[in-house]
Amino acid sequence: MKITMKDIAKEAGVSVTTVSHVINGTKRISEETYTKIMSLVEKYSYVPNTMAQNLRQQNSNMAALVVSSFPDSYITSIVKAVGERARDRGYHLLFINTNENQKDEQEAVTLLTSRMIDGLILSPTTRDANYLQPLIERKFPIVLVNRYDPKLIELPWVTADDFQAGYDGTYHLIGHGHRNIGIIYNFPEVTTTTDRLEGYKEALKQSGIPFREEYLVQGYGSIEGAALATEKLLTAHKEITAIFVLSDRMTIGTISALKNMSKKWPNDIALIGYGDFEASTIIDPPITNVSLPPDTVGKTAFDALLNRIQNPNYNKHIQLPTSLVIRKSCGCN
Amino acid sequence: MKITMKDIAKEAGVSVTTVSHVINGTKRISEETYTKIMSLVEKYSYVPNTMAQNLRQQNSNMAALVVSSFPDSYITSIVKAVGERARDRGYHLLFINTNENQKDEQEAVTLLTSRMIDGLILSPTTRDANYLQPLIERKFPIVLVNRYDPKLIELPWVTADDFQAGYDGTYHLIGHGHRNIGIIYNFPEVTTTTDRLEGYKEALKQSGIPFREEYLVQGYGSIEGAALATEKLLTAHKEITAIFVLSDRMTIGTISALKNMSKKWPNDIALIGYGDFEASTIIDPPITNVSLPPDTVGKTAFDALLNRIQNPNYNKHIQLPTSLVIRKSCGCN
DNA sequence: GATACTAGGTAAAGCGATTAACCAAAATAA
DNA sequence: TTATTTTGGTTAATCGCTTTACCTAGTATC
Repeated sequence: MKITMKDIAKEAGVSVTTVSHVINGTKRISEETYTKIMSLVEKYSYVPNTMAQNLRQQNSNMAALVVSSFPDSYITSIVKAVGERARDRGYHLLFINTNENQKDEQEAVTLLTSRMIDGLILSPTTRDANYLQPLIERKFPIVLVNRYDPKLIELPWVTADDFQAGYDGTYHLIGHGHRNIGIIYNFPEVTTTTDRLEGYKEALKQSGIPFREEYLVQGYGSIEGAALATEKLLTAHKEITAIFVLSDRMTIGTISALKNMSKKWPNDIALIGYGDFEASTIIDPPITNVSLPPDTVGKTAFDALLNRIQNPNYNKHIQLPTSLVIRKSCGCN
Repeated sequence: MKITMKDIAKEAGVSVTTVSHVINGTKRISEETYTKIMSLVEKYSYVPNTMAQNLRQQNSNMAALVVSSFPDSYITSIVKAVGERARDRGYHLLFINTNENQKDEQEAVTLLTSRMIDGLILSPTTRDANYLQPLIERKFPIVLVNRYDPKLIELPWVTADDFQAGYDGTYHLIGHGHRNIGIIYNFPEVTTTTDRLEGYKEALKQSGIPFREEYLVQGYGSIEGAALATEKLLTAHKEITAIFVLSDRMTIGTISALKNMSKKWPNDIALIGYGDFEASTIIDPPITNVSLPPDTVGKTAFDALLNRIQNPNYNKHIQLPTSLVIRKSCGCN
């Protein structure tokens, strides 16, 4: 049925050691035995059992990426980038999506880190990342990406400079004369929200605009959630003239709500999104975004993981600068 | 450093057998030893080595999904759905993206199928799926999804009824009076292209419209590729009045090209896409799509895999019916 | 009081590889 | 000719767990 080294060895009339050496090229082998074994390998299309190899060798050349906000198009692009970089570095990348579900995340991480992989890139739900503590103590290589957790300062992370992102978007809107700027965020406890909000507040403060809690609405990261949030926000606060949507998927929902309410952007409501989703340019008028190439994030994260694998004390906290991609939705042009 | 059962056993003063029994609940154990061992497990946050378990037990409760056209939003949704269904069924789902690269795909499949996982769901590049032959002979559980390969008839698959999809989209356009209908496809050798094209041809034939090879342009599955293809198509063939884009990501490219060329849809060019991508509704005018809930595809595919795992001879070929989601881009309303 | 269970535990084999240590025969060196 | 390498291979330990078979002492049965 399933063919093992032993079978090959028996049929070839040699020891498994020899077979192993042939396959791995770890020893000088006579031409004769070499071809004999290789032809058997071919014949049975034998492939070594990865589990056994990993068990014995205590490493796997596999890394994993665990993410909860999938399929956000920004995350999706990060996934792709991490995968590519992993391949370039000779690693296999396993990806797991946990749907913003803390329990699933924990399960996935536990599974993977129980010696399946050499390292983990994690975009945590951060509702409670305490379960990571034992892994940290054990020095299991982990890098946080996109979202981080300030309590897990021992871990390296790669994120956008979300404070700056929030600041820049807000500042830009203020520059266009907006003083009542609504925010649609996905979840209150993730740094991609909190940091951007801090930036938002700072920009308001510097312009002497009072911060109003009521302008912040949760969109739950979904299109429908954002649509609902947008509607709620705009009906409750007619004075709002601009909306800053903190994640790309939700921007679709917000736009959809605006259309429903027959509000035009940028004239009725100026709009800035985050993350430069692919449809940004073909929406009419096209959407201005605060953006950071997800490609950069992904590649940087994987390299950070490699660093952490090689040096368990590596724990740089990388915050990549974002930029404002100006299109028409914010009122420019 | 890394703590094993042996360590726990030693410190508890019992055999590893006992530890195993405690952890797995496979035998009656005295209250006393039970708590002693559990407290040590807790103390060291011990987690069994998955590799060793899998090796010993000859199964892993893990399945994998290998896909090449990522991050197409349609595939992305399938990925999500498969993951959810896997979780519901007590499996862990590993996802690997191979970027339309045959070699990467083969590598990934080889890795995974060398006893890492219990089953595989594959959306193949189908440039050459011969490498699957040994796996098929070995009866390794594989299910094809989205794309299939007619040569691999022994394998079960779950796809859209792509012939019907091509037919329906085309038929609808013809119904609106279009006779010169351009097609943007991603890759010529995948069934999602070939079958849809067959449907397209059939619809033309039934309406007595001659098929013209020149109306078919390759968009390489990318936004840029589709934009280029669209431009080429429309400048070469001014008589074209409708375009059917065969995959969602490319629709963005086509729209972008239309905007560049200052062509309005549906008046200058009627438009039908495939797959109902999330921004369809907020584009103005909104996009008509031939669609099939990716959720259904994903869940069906995983269930098929489960069937195949339980019964190595299960090889149903499931083609799920698509439907036409009519919005304004095709000229309706 | 002999017999039969039961409770609680252990020893040891095995999953499928890798690898250090060893070895005999042939080849080379001195 | 004797000593030393080299060649091509083998033996056996090991990775960390599961599981079958076996054991002993205490309980129940009659």
